[in-house]
Amino acid sequence: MRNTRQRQVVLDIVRSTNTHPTADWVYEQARKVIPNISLGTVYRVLGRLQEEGLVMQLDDGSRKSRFDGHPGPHQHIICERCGRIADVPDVVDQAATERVQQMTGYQVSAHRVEWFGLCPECQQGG
Amino acid sequence: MRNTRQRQVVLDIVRSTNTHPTADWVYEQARKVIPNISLGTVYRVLGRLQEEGLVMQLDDGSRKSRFDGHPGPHQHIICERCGRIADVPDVVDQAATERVQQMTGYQVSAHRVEWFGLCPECQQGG
DNA sequence: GTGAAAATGGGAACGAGTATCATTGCTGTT
DNA sequence: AACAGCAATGATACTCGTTCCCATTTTCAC
Ligand SMILES: [Mn+2]
Ligand SMILES: [Mn+2]
Ligand SMILES: [Zn+2]
Ligand SMILES: [Zn+2]
Repeated sequence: MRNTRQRQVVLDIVRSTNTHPTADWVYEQARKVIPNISLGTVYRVLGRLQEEGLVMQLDDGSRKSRFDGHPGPHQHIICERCGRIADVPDVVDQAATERVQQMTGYQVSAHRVEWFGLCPECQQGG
Repeated sequence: MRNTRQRQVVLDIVRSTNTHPTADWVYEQARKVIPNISLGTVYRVLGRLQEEGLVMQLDDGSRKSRFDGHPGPHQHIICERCGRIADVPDVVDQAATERVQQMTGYQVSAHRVEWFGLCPECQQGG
């Protein structure tokens, strides 16, 4: 794994925000620093960062992936109106995991929780 | 909402299995009954059934949606090798929901849990 | 039956993401 | 510092699940 300028810029960007941005947003930001960086490179770098565990990839219910430069055991709540994503602590404990394992026979390696609702801002505007 | 042959066939198919099939699989099954049914119609009907709450739409991590003709409060565990999806009871309770609501300020309307792991069959084959 | 509105079929279009490949530029070695 | 090897990049073509379009068909309230 080589330490390229592109890799460093993408990592910095995805770590600089807590908005869980799309690949396209990361791309737009990256172009401000490296104007001719390609979208393919952004996807390639984000994919590699995810494999290395430096980035989480989220699904907000739309077709676009969203990325989180602050990995670690936490979950997400997504506003159904504006798409805003906030962090939420994990509510699934070891006992629940073992229960699921017992019941299904699956060997559980991970879980993911998404909450949906209205963010405070969107609750205001009828 | 009109009760068309296409709608009835798609609903029957998606209710006839517990494999959480893809739109394409539903389409192939439907063609056995209505040979010239179009894929667009299958998508349209599935989308409408979901709006009506008769069908759940799942995300298995791949690019394809999967559909569940047995909606209601339950969750899913997905095999990371073969993609098989099994049902799992919900481990998230009212207390957890209220805690999340308090902490984030979001008004929670739904949640989704996906477990990942190896199904019993895939644990066998090295 | 008749008419208005909704649904369909077929095919084109869309778009997020992936693949390809010639070129570039890290990095370890001399 | 030059070099060699090879991983990473930029540009662009491609994939394919899903959505859109519209002329035609079908449903259903009357
Ligand atoms: Mn997060
Ligand atoms: Mn299910
Ligand atoms: Zn919002
Ligand atoms: Zn399996």
